[in-house]
Amino acid sequence: MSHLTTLLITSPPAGLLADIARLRPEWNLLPLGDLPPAQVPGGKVWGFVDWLCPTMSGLELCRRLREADATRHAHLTMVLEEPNQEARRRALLAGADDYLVGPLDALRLLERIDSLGDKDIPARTQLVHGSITIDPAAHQIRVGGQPVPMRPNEFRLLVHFMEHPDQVFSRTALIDRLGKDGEALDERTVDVWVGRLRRSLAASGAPDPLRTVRALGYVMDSVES
Amino acid sequence: MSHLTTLLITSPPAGLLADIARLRPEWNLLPLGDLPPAQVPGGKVWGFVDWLCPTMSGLELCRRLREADATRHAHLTMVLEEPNQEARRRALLAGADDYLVGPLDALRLLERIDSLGDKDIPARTQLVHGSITIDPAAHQIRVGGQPVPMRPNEFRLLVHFMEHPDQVFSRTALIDRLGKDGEALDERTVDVWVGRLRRSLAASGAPDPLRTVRALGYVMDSVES
DNA sequence: CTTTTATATGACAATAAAATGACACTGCAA
DNA sequence: TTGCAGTGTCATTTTATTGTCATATAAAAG
Repeated sequence: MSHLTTLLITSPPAGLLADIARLRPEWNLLPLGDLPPAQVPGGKVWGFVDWLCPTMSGLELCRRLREADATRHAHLTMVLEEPNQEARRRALLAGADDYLVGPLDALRLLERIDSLGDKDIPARTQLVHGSITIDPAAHQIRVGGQPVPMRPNEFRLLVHFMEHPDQVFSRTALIDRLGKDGEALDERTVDVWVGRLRRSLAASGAPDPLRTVRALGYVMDSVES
Repeated sequence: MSHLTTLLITSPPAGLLADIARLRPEWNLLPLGDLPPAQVPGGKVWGFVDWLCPTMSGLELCRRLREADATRHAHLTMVLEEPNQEARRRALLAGADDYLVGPLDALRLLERIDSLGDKDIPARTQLVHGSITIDPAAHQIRVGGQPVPMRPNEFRLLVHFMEHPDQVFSRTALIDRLGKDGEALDERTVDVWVGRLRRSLAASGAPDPLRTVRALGYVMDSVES
């Protein structure tokens, strides 16, 4: 297991990177342009995204970071210019875990990381898979931030797969976990569940997140094939 | 259920309490001497404890706050004078939940509370949802600026949803929050509340702001679908 | 290439849940 | 007192969801 820590910062003010490098010489600092970095070393990744980035909004960059493999699991903090609940809400919807009010300086930034790093509790738990996010509180699936209508069963099925990526589930296992207790369902019913879920997601332009494993069941791959 | 928020602060610098009171007029602000307050109103309690307090160390005060019934469940933040890993460790051992580096100002303090407290705190946004706005002072709903007549119950229901966007409420939760205390209401009654609210809004040309979550309850989505 | 096996999909009936309408009861004001 | 606006309940209607089956399509096996 790697203890490497990587910090991504959009348009860092002069001196900020130097200050951080002095205080945490072992960290890996990456200025963040308008594109998610293709490669990030393993280990913990912290992203600080300005509300306004050079060529796109911070919200948009947040979404892209969430979609990129390298930064999908980063802890993203949106740096607002003023305290504003509405902006904060939108940041969270775009996939940020947290926010703070700029301007940043090295001490405040590290302080925030320290205070979060300990507990490792994101401000809002969201399940993310590529462009698909689940907001459990709102009981809502979003694709690229856009809400997607879902039937109850499809919702539960998707949540289940997103909670267990890279694990194949047989039809009987899925019936056990998602079906009503004590009700015997036909195995083929699961095919229909999956079909309906796929159709709902496709209608919103999401790529099919499920892979059929012939003679076994279904999986959600965490890495695109 | 109470939404009351109480803030305890040791030796607040001049102007800090006033600034906070301006930004969050509904909060209950208590300067904190060397003893835990005997009585604190119900609801969420946030404590900010200086590293050095007038007659004892902040660590000691932290411990006492943790022992007192009124403040046992408060979220305590230790305010350090400089970033110092050792001090931080001792603060956490003394019962602090968190720390930050002083000097405090109102914005940083509120920012920290917002980032931690999250869901329990009613959003301080202007209550706006699309064309629907609430003028709390006038106790008036407007759609596109035009006043909309509302029955008392509908008004409270709409305010509640607008204060908690993107959160699903079950029928029982709504009855708990909006029904008269101690009165047992049928779950289906909530359907009627929602139906009446929808009808009133529709009569004014507002799009339906509520989404029915089958088998769960109702939400107000902040993002149009 | 044909056969066999497995999965995807469309249609439909049964069911579950929510929306609606009607009505009775309350409290308040004229 | 009557009249009326506001509510809660319940019966009914409307709508949405879901399981099954028949059929089409795709993948492996022979």
